[in-house]
Amino acid sequence: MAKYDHTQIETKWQAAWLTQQSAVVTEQADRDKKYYCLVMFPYPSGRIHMGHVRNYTIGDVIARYQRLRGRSVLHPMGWDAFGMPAENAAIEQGVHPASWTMHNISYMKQQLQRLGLSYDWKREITTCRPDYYQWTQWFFLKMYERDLAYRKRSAVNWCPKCQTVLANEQVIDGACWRCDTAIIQKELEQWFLRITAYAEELLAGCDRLTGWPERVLTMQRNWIGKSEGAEVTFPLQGRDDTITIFTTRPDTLWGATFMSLAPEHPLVERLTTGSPQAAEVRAFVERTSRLEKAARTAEEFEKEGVFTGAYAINPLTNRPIPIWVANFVLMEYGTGAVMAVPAHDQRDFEFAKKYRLPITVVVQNPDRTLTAETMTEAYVDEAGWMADSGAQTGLSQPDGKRAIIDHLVAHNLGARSVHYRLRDWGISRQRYWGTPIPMLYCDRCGVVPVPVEQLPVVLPRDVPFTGKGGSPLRESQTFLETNCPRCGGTARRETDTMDTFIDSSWYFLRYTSPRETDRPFRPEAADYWMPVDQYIGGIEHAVLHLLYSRFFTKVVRDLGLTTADEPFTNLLTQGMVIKDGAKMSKSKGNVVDPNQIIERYGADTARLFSLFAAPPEKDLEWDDHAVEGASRFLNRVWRLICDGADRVRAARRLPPFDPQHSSPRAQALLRALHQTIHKVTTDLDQDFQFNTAIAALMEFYNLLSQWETEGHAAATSTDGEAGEAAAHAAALNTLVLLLAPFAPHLAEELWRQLGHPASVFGERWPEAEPRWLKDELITIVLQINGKLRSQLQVPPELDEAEIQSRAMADPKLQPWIEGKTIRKRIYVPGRLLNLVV
RNA sequence: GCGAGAGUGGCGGAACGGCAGACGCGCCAGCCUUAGGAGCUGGUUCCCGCAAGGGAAUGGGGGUUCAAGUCCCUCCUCUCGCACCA
Repeated sequence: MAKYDHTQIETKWQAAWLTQQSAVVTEQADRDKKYYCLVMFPYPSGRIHMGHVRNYTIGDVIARYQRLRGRSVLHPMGWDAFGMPAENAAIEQGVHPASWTMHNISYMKQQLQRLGLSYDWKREITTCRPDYYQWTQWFFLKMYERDLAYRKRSAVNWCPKCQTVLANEQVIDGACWRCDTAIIQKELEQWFLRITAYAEELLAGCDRLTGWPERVLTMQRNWIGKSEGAEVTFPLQGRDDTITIFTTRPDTLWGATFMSLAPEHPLVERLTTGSPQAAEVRAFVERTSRLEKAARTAEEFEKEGVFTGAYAINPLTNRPIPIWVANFVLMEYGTGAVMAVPAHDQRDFEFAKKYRLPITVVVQNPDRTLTAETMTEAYVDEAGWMADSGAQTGLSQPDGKRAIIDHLVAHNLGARSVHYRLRDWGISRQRYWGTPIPMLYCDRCGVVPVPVEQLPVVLPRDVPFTGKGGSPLRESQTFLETNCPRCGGTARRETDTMDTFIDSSWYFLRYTSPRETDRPFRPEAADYWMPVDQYIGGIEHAVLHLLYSRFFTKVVRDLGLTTADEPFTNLLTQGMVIKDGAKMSKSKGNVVDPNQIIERYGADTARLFSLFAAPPEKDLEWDDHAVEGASRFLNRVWRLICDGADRVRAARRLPPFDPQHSSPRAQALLRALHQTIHKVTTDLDQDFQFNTAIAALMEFYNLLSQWETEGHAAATSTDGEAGEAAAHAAALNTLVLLLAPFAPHLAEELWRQLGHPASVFGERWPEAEPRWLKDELITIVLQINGKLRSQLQVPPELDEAEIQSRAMADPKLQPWIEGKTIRKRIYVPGRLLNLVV
C-alpha cells in the first residue's frame, strides 16, 4: 500500500481545484440557495500565523460543508492593506509601504493557498489599491453631502520631540515609544463621522441579531450606552447665565444640594475669574488634567473638589446650591455638569460627607426609613416613594419621575432627554499609508469636496518617511497643491488620511461585484448576496469593527444602494491561538510557523488539529504532541480506506441489498454510521462544534476498524456476506464524505481510490436515516438518593412499571433498599430511575 | 476603573439540570520490528482495598433541587475590549 504522501496529494488537488475553479461562483436564478461565508480579511503583516490558520480553516469547513449541502457559496478573500506597520517598516527599513505591503500579500496568498482554502480568488480585493479606495473616498463624499462627515477640534497624542502624532498603541506609560519623551495632548481640526445619528437604530437592531453571540450584543449595547432621563436648566445666582445638566434621575431633583462641574467645563473659568477662589480652582484644574480619565472615575479613587464661590438655583426648591469642581466629573459624558444628590448617589454621598455639604432624602426606602444624619451610604434603589418633594411628595418613584419631568417641561426648565455614551467616530489620521480624505481647502471657498469625477485622489509615491513631523503627505508638493474646483484658484489638499477601519467597513459589499469601475458595487449583486450568512472573526472586534460595519451598511442603505439593514446575519467569534499560556508573538518567542507544520504533517493535519483542539470560540492552546495525534488519525483513515478500497469497488457490482435483512453485525455498523452522520451534521449545523464532530469521526473509525478485525476473526459468514459488504462500502464511502470539509485533500484522494470518477465535493452531504438512529438496547441509570448504584440494559420500548420491577430485583440495589421505605420515585423515561429512601 | 467572558484529570477538552472525564495528547504495560519520531493491543481522575466494592472530586464558600460542572448568591484567579493596533 502506498504511504500517505501529504505533500504530493495536497499539491495535486490544490492545482486541480484551482484549474477547475471549483470555488468560483456567480449569481443563480434560485437565490434561496445562496450562502455568503466570510472570514475577516487579514492585515498583510508579513506571513500568516496559527491564528490565521485557525480562522480561515473554520471558514473553509463551513464553506465546503454548505456546498455539499447544495448551496451556492460565496467565499471570498482579500487584504486589509492600509495601516501603521507598513509605514513603520518604511521608517525603520527604508522600504516603501506599497512595496512592503504588496510583497507581503503575494507571500501570504501563497501560504493561504497551501492550506487548501476554497476561495473564489477572482474576487480578491486589496484596500490600498486605487480601484478600491476610490470608492472609500466616494462613500466619504456621500457622507459629507448628507452631513454625516464634519470637522471639529479634537485632541491627539503628540510627541514634542518627534513632532508627530502617536497612536494609543505608540504611547507607553505616557511616553513616546520611539524616544521616550512624555507625550502631550494637542488639539487639531479633524474629520468625524456622525455615527451617533444612527445610535438608536444600531441599538434597536441588536434585538434582531439573533444569530450573534449574546455577549457581543451586550457589549455593543453597553458601548452605545443609551440612558433616558431629562435635561434640567439651573439658573446661576446673581448672573444672567444658566447651567444645563443631564440626569437619569430627575425624580431626585428636589434633593440636589450642590452641583459638580468637570474641571474642563467652560463655565469654570467664567465663574471664578476675579473671585477669591480663582487661584485654588486653577491649581486644582491643572492638577486634575494630568490624571488619566479611567483612574478619575474609578470607584476607590479619592473624590476631590474645590468650591468655585458661585451658586446655582435648584429650580424646584428655588434655593441656592454651591457649585463645585470635582475630579470625577468628565466633560465627555452628559453635559460635563452634574446635579449632586448625595442621598441617592454614592459618589455624591462620599463627596458631601468629605466636604460637609447638605444631604436631603427625597426618595424613601419603603423597608426602612432613611434619615440624612444616620445614612452610611446613598440609597440608590429606584423602588421607593417620594419624600420632601413638594407637590410630588408621596408619589411612587416612577410616578414622581414622570411628574417632575412634566413640571419641568411645563415651566420651561428642562426637557425629557436621551443621552448616549457612543461618540462620533474620529477618522483623521496624520499618516501616509491610508485612504486620502478627498477634501480641499481653498482660500476663497473654504472647505471644498473633491468632485466625484476626480476620484480617486491618489497617494503620491514621492514622500519621505522619517517618523517625524506631521502628516507625511504635507511633504509632497505635487499632492498638496491643486486647483479649487469651484473658483479655479489655488487650493491645498487635505493631508490627513482615513482610519483604516473605514476600509474594512464596506469590503463585504465590494466582494459581491469586485470589478465594478463606475460604482462601489452593483446593487443587484449586493442584494443577491447580502447579508453575509456567516461572518467569522476574533472576539476582539466585538465592538469597533462590527459596529462600524453595521453603521456603514445603514448609511449605504439610506443612499439607496442596498436593501440590507444589517451586514452579518450570523456571527462566530473565535478565540486566539496561544502557546505556553500566552498569545503567540515574536517578542515572546513562542510562535509556531504554519509553513513548518504544513511541510512536516500537511495542510490537512494543520486544519484538523486547529479544529479539534478546542471549540472555535475558546482560546486554543498550541501543543506539538496533539498535532501528531491529528496526523496519526489521518494516517489511520488512509490505511483503512486503502485497505478496503478493493472491496468497496467490488461491492458496487453486487445487486441492491435491503439492509433490513442483513446480519446483526451489518446492522450494528449501519446504526453506528447513521449516528455518526447525525452527530457530525448537528455539530456543524448548530454550534460549529468542530471538535466534537471530529471526535465522532474518530469514534466511528475506532468502531469500524474493530468491526473489521472481528470480521476477519469470524472468517466469512454465509448469509450475512452481501449485507456486510454493502454496509462496509457504505461506511467507508460515508466516512470519506464526512471527513471532506475538514481534510479536503485527503478526502478527495481517497474518494478517487474508492472508485468514484468525480470530485467528492460534487457529492451531496449524507442524510441520517431515523430508523438507524435508535439503539437496540438503552441504559437506564438506577439511583438511590441521587447517587448512581446500578444500571439496566433494556429495550427502548419497555414501560415504567417493568423497569421498576426489574430495578427492585437488581441485586446491586438490595443493600440500599433493604429494610428502608421508598418515599419517592423519580422516573425520567429512557434515562433514569431515582429512588428516595 | 468600566464593559464582556472563562475556570472540569498530568495536558487540550466531553457532558438536553439526570452515568463527570467522550475524543485526543501524555504516561504505563505488552506485542511486532535489525531499528523506530512507525504500527497494533490493553490500562490510565484521586484516596482506601488483593478484589468485590466504597469514599472524594468540576477555582473557594453558601443556597435551590429527588438530582448541580450546569440554576441562584458571594468571593478569588485569568482572558478580551475601552474609541489612533488591526
